[in-house]
Amino acid sequence: MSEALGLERVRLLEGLPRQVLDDLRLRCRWRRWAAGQRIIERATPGRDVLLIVEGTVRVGHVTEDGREVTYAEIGPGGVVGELAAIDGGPRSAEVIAATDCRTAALPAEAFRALLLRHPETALRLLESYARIIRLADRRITELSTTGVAARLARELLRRAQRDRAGELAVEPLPTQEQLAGVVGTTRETIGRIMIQLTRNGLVRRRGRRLVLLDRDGLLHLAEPGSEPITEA
Amino acid sequence: MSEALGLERVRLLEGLPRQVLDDLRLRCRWRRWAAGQRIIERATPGRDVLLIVEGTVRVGHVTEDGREVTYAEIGPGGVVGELAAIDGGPRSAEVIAATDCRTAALPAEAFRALLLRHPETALRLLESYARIIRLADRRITELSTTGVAARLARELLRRAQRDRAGELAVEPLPTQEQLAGVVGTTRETIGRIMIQLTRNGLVRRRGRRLVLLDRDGLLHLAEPGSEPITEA
DNA sequence: GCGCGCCTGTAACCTCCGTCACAGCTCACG
DNA sequence: CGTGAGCTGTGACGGAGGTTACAGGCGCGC
Repeated sequence: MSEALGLERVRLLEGLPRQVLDDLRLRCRWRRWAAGQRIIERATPGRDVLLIVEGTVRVGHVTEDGREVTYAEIGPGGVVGELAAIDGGPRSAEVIAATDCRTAALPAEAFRALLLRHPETALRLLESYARIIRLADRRITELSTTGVAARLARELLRRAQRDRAGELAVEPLPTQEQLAGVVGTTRETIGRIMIQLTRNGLVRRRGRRLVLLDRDGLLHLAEPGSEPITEA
Repeated sequence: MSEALGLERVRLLEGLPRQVLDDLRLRCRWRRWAAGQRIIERATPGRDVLLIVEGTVRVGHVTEDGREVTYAEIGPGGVVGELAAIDGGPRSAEVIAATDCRTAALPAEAFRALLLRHPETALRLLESYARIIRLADRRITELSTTGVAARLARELLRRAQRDRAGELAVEPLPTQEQLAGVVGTTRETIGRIMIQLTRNGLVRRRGRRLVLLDRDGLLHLAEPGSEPITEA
């Protein structure tokens, strides 16, 4: 069974002895999901921890009036749904498959037992939480103190990677709607700003690939108190 | 030494055997702080974990252009500064004494050793992080989808407690500036909304005590998509 | 190769809220 | 019981960005 190999990819479980992994495997329920499927529904009582073996999921929240907010995107090797397992609370966010996914569901009790029996794993989890909390705090600060243009510029810089041609690019470029969810604004506003960035020669779009032409310009935009974008 | 009694108050350490506490005590550096003093400075290399034995601190961030954002207020029995101890990163927030405080500083290594040796304590910490992450996510959602009035109404409802007279009140009422830091806006805007709330009979202020007269009205305001505040 | 859905561009409008600039309070402390 | 520092009230003003409403494009599937 090829599935048996999946758990090795989960970063949280790295370093655990083989036999512990084997034991966990027995307790998991495996499942596949198609892109777009809802994996976890908010305000629901489930407690399972989901280990993401293949694919990427989006963790977020849809408000009553239909606006979507994205908290995080989690790729293969990641874990979602542990909050409920840890504190026994209800699901506080939605988890949606961003691509086709394969997951292993571990019951809360098994997860807690694992943490108690293997403190190094608990510490790993604490480390990842430290990162999450830092990111969340930064995002709160950005939302309360900077404008949309600065937030978008930062998000693009964060996602950009240098490719072998030496270009700094975001690829695949999320849709404007998705960026809006991450940056905390509307699709239209993202669109408007993208156009300004393009006109001013800061970026260039080719299909689902966005090249950042002027890193310094974007960095400048990202600073609080920087000038609003000028007309082309 | 009365200080020796302090650590018992720290919630994270509850349940640890006496001798472990005694050992921790030996490793701590005790200190007092006056209200307003800066206890931890952002972007600084310190790694100590601070156990708050007396007083309350405010965790937040001051942006380059001088705006203040408050992430959390932590009272006696709480812990701050553990992020850096856990992941070795720099201080990501400022910690300021909101009142006179007494703290015990525990070196990062001792803290990590504690977590490894006492997994129940690590799990407690994970539980508190679960709560923090949930709160942060909610705040991100609120900041990106609701207006200031709704955010303030929620904040007031969260802080309110029923007193023996049966009144729902926030006491002591933070200054408008502090509320602005928590809610993500400016002092003036808080002031204006407070006046509207008062005029419309939703709240009444007496010095540093704010009585919430109309809980349902505030709840309604707190909903996204609710009407803006009407003129009196 | 032809549609049909999902994306993206564009425009007009209007409101919330940040900014700046003071005046008036209040209360703690000398 | 005065006095000043830190709070709070208020007003004018402008701009960022949310809203609504389409038109056009692009790519995927049939």
